[in-house]
Amino acid sequence: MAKFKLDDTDHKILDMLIDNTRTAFTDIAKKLGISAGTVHVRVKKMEDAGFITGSSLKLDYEKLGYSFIAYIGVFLQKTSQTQFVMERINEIPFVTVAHVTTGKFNIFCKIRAKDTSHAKNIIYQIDDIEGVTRTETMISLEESINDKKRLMHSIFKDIN
Amino acid sequence: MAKFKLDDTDHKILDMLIDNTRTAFTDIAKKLGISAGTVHVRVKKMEDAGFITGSSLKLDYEKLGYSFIAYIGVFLQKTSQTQFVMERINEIPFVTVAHVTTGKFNIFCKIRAKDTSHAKNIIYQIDDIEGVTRTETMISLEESINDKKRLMHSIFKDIN
DNA sequence: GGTGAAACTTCTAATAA
DNA sequence: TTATTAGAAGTTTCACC
Repeated sequence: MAKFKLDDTDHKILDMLIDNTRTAFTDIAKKLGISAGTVHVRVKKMEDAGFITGSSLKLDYEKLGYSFIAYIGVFLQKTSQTQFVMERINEIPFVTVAHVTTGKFNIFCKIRAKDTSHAKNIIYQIDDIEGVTRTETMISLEESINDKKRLMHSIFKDIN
Repeated sequence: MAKFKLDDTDHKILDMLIDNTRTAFTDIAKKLGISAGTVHVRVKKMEDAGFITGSSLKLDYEKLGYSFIAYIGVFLQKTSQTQFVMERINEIPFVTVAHVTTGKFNIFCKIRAKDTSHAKNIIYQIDDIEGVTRTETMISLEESINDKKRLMHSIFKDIN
């Protein structure tokens, strides 16, 4: 696949779809002063290039009662156990992301839980994995997200 | 708004839309053996209840050349500066999430950058904020994401 | 590259069960 | 709560710039 460069029109299309993937191509076309067919072709090109990999819903987990977020730093006996432990961690429900990291911790993960007691349960499951010597928990008191739109803007400004 | 409980059909609809928000309601209807109108009504109800808050694209940032992920722990002179520093951090491009946390760090954030030199630049911007005494960087060598679908399944199993 | 229009598919809301 | 229906709206293709 040839290296494919996004232009300003692609960027504007992305901008609208990032906010709402169901934005009608006809609406996008109207706003950008191009035809709906063109929007369709450009979106398809971005999909084919693997740049857009799909779409997903934004869900309100707090409304479902899962408002507890924590980060868990994991220490291992030996670094050679990293892959094994990563696999075990990824099997634990409510772990949302896991990273192998440099620095203080060997592995670092994020969990989303109902409350402290639910979180405790998840942390114990991590502690119980063979090779884990101990964990360190950082509870999130407040989360602020710089949304995708802003990141895309930064990237786009950076590229051009 | 009355407390609204998702049933198994809602769950299956979510499941398909989480994978692809543009899945045709007629396809969902066919698969679940209900009518497209019903799918429409249920999705609308979940939106009205605030449970579905929107939709967004999945983008491949690595393809754009932004494959460097790191977590930055931030130490402050005084905890009373937390809000001020959080606001400054949120103004820095390429910071994707920031948390006020208990434990070792006062603030904890995630950045996405092109490479180490780009990351260094971002970290220096954080270091430069008034009130920040020092930062600690953990570079992600490998990321593994437990996708939304799995989290939803865990939540759904947990609720019912 | 892009357009515009035709052909096709999907959405949506009202009605009825 | 669900099904049916039909008009409105959106998507996709294609011949032609």
